[in-house]
Amino acid sequence: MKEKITEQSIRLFEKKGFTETSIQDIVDSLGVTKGTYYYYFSSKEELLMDIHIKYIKNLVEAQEKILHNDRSNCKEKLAEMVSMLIGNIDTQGRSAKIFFREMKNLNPEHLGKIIPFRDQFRMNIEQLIKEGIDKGEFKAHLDASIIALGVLGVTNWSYQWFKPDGSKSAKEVSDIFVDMILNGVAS
Amino acid sequence: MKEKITEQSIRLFEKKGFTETSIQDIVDSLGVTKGTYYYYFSSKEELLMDIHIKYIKNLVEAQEKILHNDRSNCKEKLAEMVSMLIGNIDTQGRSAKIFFREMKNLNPEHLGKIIPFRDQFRMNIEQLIKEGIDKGEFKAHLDASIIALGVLGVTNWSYQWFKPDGSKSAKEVSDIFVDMILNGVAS
Amino acid sequence: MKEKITEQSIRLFEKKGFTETSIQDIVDSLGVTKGTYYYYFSSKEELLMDIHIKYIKNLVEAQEKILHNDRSNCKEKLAEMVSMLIGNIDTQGRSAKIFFREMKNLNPEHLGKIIPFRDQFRMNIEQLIKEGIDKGEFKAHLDASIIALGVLGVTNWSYQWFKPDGSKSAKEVSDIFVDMILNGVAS
Amino acid sequence: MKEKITEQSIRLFEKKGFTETSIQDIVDSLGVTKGTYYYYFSSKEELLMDIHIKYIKNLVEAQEKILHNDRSNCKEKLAEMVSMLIGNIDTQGRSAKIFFREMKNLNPEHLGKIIPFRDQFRMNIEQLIKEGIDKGEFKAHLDASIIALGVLGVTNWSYQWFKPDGSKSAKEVSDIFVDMILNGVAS
DNA sequence: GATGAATGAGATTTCATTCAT
DNA sequence: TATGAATGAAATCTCATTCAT
Repeated sequence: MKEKITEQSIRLFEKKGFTETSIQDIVDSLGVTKGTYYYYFSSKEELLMDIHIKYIKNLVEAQEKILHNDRSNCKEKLAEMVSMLIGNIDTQGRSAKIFFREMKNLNPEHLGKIIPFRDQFRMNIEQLIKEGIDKGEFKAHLDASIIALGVLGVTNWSYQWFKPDGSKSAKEVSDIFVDMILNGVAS
Repeated sequence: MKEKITEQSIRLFEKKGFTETSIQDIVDSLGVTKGTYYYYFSSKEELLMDIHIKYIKNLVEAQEKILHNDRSNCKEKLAEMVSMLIGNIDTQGRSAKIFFREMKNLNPEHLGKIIPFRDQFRMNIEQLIKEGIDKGEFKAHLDASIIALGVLGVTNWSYQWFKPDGSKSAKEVSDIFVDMILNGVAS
Repeated sequence: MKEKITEQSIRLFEKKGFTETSIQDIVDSLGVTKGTYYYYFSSKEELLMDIHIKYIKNLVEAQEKILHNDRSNCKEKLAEMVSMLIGNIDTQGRSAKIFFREMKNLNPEHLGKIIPFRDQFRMNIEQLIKEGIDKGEFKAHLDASIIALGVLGVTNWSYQWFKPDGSKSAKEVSDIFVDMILNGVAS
Repeated sequence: MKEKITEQSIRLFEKKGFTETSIQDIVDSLGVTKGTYYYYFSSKEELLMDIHIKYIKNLVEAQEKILHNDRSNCKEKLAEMVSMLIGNIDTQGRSAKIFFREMKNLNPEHLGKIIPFRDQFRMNIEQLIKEGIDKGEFKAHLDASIIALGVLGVTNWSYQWFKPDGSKSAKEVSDIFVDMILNGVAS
């Protein structure tokens, strides 16, 4: 039941937003009562926190799996990361939207548990870029921290528009983005 | 007074979010009463709509000024656009955050008036890229529509982290991004 | 309206208890809506606080009027005080019951504003007894602080049983108590 | 287990109040579940009733033991009664507070089983005073019923302030009160 | 004896909005 | 133009109680 509530909430939060979705909405859509909700969660925010934690932990985990693959060089790792993030939209798109959009609804204490993971994710990209520079795969003059934010912009923004059933597949989109990031658009 | 209400609301909406800011909060912070608010606005959403419209119209306008400058080539225009968007954060950062974050609070009718401008902005970038391809400034094989979304990702995402008083200036950041978009990071 | 809400609440709190009386009960009995209540009070506790403050301030004031009457000696002042407290039940009985019974529902911050007055009231009695001892009106060996608590017991307890329209008047009851306190029951 | 639930409830009811203590609080503090509670008690009020009944029966019993002691005269019996009531706070203070404070939470049916005992207790004091008057131990003109209520005031009120580990022992306090009641404070 | 999931009624509180003045 | 009293709908959360296991 807890699982069911979480899944349904993800669907509703993504569609209507966290603040605009009431506990009543959630339980009505499951055919249970508010009491049931509060049997499993002590507040509305706790549920939001659960969704956040699960999402970001998954993401960091997937990222670190890519980073620790010794057979890939830095370029390939960057490509895999972009690909993973875009591909993720299929399965985790809803959670991702909630993650980016509703984080402000967490109180400082809850936020404090999320932000380190988010920062870790960004720092991992930054680190990869620095490593690529050292190994001569990336240009020497790059500002790794800003570039990392640029890469994150490209991928995170796709959660706003990418539709898994649209005209382009996740693979096609991530190939285009990887090419842009690595080689640029100028001829 | 209408101007003052709008300005103050932008500040509050950005800090606390639209749903979390009450009309009471707004009027209290101005030392007036709710009656005053409803004399100038017919609803809470109308105010949000005003903010959206003003922001996106400004943006499209600034964009078209760049596009119609005959002395720049496509690369330069793209660079100017990125620069304009990042630079905008100084003066319009609050409105921008509200624009991206609170659009979901508009009802379909209101949304219908915003989306065409937003699409126009995106299509203008797409068009610029197509033009650059035709003129040989950009690579021939590019998918203009996806690339446009990539560029938008890089710039729009910066509203999440860019601080005008941080260690990098708007000019420095946009130079880095323009270089990344045009030339890529691979050596 | 604020006055009406307060008066009606005193009636209901006394009859059913603070926790058992809902805001709904209060506004229903006045034919208004909950919104109206929250226009005048920011919480349920604020109303309880209002009742407490008004009651205890009134009481201390009445007490100090008695104490500062130079024409009475200590015995007379003690008698007047007992009489005032019992007599008070006619007009303030409801508030008094609420004061003694519902104080635990105030949070520490609110309590902090009440307790000094309550202590002041007790200390004033204690002081009067000490003065009476010094002046030879009361026995020399008395423990003024315990005696003060005894006097308070006799009077405050009467709020539990005294009925203004019962077989004994307030004057008769207070005369009996004053006689008991001053002269005892032993022959 | 029933015993454990009762004891723990007494502790919680005294600290937080009956209405403010949930069944959940009770069972949590015992490490059991609500089902367990409802196996032993059919409702929340039944538990409160149990506490009331046990307390008042004990009290009347102790009182009647004093009354039936043929070796004491009325003055001594009155003194013993005051002493018993104050001394009781050590062991029964919690139950006493609950008895006086939470009686209003009993429904009429339950109340009907408590009030006769409470009245019996008061009538026993009244009776003792009448007897004392008849035997010439107490003043002839006394109003026995009001005096009984005065004595009850002195003793019952002490539940509000007496601390077994404070600067005065139960014996000292009751000696002072007995002296006040029998001989008065006037010199 | 005991568990724990579920209920349903009700509590406090918030807030956009209206309207007579 | 502006006020401020009032509304009413909805939100989050609590909790005594039930019941199948």
